Amino acid sequence: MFEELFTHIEEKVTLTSADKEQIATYFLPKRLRRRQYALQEGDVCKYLTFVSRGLLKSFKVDEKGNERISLFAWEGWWISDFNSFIHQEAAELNIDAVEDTDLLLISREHYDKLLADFPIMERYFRILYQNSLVTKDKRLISANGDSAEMRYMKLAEAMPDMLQRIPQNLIASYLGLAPETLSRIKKK
Amino acid sequence: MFEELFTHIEEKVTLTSADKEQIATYFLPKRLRRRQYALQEGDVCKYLTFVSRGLLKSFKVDEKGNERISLFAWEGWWISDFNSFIHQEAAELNIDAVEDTDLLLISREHYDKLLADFPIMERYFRILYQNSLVTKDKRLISANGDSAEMRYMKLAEAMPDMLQRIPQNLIASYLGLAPETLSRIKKK
DNA sequence: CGGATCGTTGATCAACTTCAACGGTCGTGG
DNA sequence: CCACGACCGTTGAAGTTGATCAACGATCCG
Repeated sequence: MFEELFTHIEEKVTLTSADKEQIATYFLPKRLRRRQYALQEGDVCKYLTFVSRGLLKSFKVDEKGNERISLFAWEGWWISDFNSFIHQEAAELNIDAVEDTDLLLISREHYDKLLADFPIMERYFRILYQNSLVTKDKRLISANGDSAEMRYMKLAEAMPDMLQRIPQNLIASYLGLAPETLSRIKKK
Repeated sequence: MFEELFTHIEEKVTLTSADKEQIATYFLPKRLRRRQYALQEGDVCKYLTFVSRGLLKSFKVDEKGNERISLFAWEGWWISDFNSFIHQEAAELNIDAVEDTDLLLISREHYDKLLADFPIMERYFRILYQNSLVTKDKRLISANGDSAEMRYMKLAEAMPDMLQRIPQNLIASYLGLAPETLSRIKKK
């Protein structure tokens, strides 16, 4: 369960095995079945979540009742309603399991403690967020002006594995498209 | 020149005056005239940039020759082509001055050194990026599915000062809209 | 004064959504 | 074990939103 986590952390910083033993104690393992919620709109997002197995999606429900997916997270990804987690306000996002999933949860309190106790983790998260900003920037530019077809092609280029694993209607939502539009694009 | 920087940093972490004196030496002041480039597409982004006075925009030029603006940065904001800065690859973005501007530049080398020498700055940037992710997430969700009018209204809500300061055609580009469309929206 | 820049307005057009219907596949309960 | 319903992708037709093209007025600045 923790193997995935430390593998991922050690891609960015190095930890002693004493560190790892300690750090593991800050996390709470949890298992979700397909379709089960990790977070519901309106609740406070209590945990920052690391996915060690499986697949989650975060989404917002719009006025018309459509899910609008903002992120998928599978093995090695972190997910949460960041705004809610940081400020401990009501969440705007929902997060649920697309597949049966194993998670490692860290509470806001433990997160703060982790960062205070292990400067190396401060560094880890700084690097994680830094990288995250790069990819979000690209998505944002693409969303703001690329055609539907272009958006799909860029995604296929950047994350080919995602298309393998995730149902097409969810991909459409992630790209901000109607499922029918994506279907027509793929015909070419 | 540095006052703005330290004010901004001390909103998130506390520094001793000895720290400040030291930290200032990692930065290079620079002044830009209106329309002058801070970064051109194809060059490597050598500096992470803090704006102490004035206004910059970052943008990409698309196939049709239109500027597509991804970010504005004024007093108290950081800006760069992050991807280029971190990986020292050719930049995809352009950054130029919308107004006469005073900058503080930090090179990749000094940035690494700063983070290594001052753990508190590791923390500062972690928090900065963390906050940045929250706002980018919101923009991304809005870009992926909100109507033009909704996008404008959310912006007016979130950053009213931006509308005061920045010409309307640049706002349109930032929102991913044609200038004509934004003009029509505002008529209501 | 003359040119550049910016916002506005009208008319047309293209891209994408919406609505509706259909076929295939999978899982579950009778 | 089969049948039914749920879910998913596909296709067609019609409708909407926003982009594009073109022209014009206002303002600012050299």
